[in-house]
Amino acid sequence: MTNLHLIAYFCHKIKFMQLSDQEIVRRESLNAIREMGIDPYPHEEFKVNTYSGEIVENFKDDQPDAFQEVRLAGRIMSKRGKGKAMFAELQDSQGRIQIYLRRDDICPGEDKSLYNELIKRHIHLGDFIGISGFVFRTGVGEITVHVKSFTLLSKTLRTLPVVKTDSEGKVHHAFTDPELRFRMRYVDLTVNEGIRDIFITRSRTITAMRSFFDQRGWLEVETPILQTIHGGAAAKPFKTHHHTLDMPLYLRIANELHLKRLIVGGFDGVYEIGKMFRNEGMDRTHNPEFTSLEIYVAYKDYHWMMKMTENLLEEITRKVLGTTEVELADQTIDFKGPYPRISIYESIEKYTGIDISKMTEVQLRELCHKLHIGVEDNMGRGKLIDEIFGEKVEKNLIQPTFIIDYPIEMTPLAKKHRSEEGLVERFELFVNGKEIANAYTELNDPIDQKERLELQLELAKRGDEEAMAMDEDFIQALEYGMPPTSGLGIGIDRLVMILTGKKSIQEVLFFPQMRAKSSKE
RNA sequence: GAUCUCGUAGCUCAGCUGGUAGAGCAUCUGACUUUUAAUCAGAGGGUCCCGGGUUCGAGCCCCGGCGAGAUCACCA
Repeated sequence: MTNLHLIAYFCHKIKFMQLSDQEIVRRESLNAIREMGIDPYPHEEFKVNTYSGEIVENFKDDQPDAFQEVRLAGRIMSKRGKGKAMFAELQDSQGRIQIYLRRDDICPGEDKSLYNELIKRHIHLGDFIGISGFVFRTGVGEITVHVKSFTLLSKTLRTLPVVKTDSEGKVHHAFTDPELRFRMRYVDLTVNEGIRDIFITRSRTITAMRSFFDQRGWLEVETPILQTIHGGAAAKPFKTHHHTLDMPLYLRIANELHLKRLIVGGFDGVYEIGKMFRNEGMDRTHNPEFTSLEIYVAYKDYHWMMKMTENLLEEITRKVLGTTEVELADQTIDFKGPYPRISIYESIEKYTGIDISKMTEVQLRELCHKLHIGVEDNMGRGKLIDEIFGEKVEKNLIQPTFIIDYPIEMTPLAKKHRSEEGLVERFELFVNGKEIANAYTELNDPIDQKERLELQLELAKRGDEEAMAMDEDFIQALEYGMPPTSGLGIGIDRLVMILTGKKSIQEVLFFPQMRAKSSKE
């Protein structure tokens, strides 16, 4: 074929593939690079000996010798050509550093094609390169790597958004479309500053949590995600089907009942950090799959668990943020314990002036109408109290606050209060107006447990879709005997939202749930 | 699930009572060996989310759909 034929064929092909002009340019460069005898996707290891952040942090003008032979790898994020020399920015896992490429240093001989052709023409923003050279400071004060040798490590075929930051730190042309950011998180992570840090904070939070528990001798465990009975919480499950067994299975909405079975089996403390799945609405605090921590410790009660929770959060914030104080947009939250403990009745009285502790279901329903709180007929006493709490109290709980001693109706897995009739030993921890933890003195009386779950079946009959299911095997486990135990659950995503100051759960999930791609893609 | 707002070049966005689409960055060509939102001169690039309708004519108006965000409902 002649060149013309090749071009015609190529044009036809790219039209068919609907490539943008910039994608065509990159594919042409890819071919040109191969024709130069350079592999655009080389196999061999490229050894680095430092990172951008280390150089920027440690370079001293009076001791340039320490950085005479640096080797770095990363993406080209900007190019400022100046004819026979060029400034560019290299981005690696630690950040960005300016590099300086001078034609006659990179091509000392007669053949200048490596600079003129490869670097000037065929290296594009986003390409992965490896460099070696020495560090210096330019006339305008920028710490820069003067490149002596240059290796293409991987060619990119698509154009990254170009985000620029000016001398005042103002960001221009940020990649902001949330749909594109979340569908193409790899691009978001590459071009938007600070996204990596959210996930580093997330990872460190989980690490801190794990080491806190491990130090105390509690065992990290894994329990089934595919369950035959979706127990342990009030929520709609995802349903699936196992072909070989020909039976329905549910993705777990909670792992509580399995973890308690392990306490029955003799472990003193077990915990699991993992995904839960709830087939419910999505908004900026709910994703269909989310991560929870659940921990159960034998021979403890919820008073002990409150202290443990304070210690845990204090340690996490110290390790992850270096302080117990978290700066949010409009306030500072201090995780240093102890946190106030207020009963749910007291909290409602505090914010409404009304004592509801002795009210009947009928009286509570009337009160809800008076307070303009929407209620439904199938709501029981506990649910009504929860509605009032959610409407009038929750948003006021900014600093970490334990709300304790909930009405029995809504909490079928918690032990009855040791002294207060009609209540259970439960606490929830509220921070910045949101619940982030939930804990009980666990119900270990099998007969009481069975009655409480039967009550849930009654609620289900009344039309409560989310009433808890009966789990006979769990009851049987309790009949074999469970030691007094306290359990705690923490919503990891929401905790990370607070620690990173993010208002949307999508921001703290690498890949938040999205609908199937739009035709835009 | 409901309501509101949005969807235009690779990215961020303009687009007039409805008259066959623009800017900045990016890309391409050229100049420039310490620049930095590099600069200067020129050029190319579009399924205006999809499908109907109204109209001589639709990016714009109407209907339906898809996707996203916000608010509400449900929930953690």
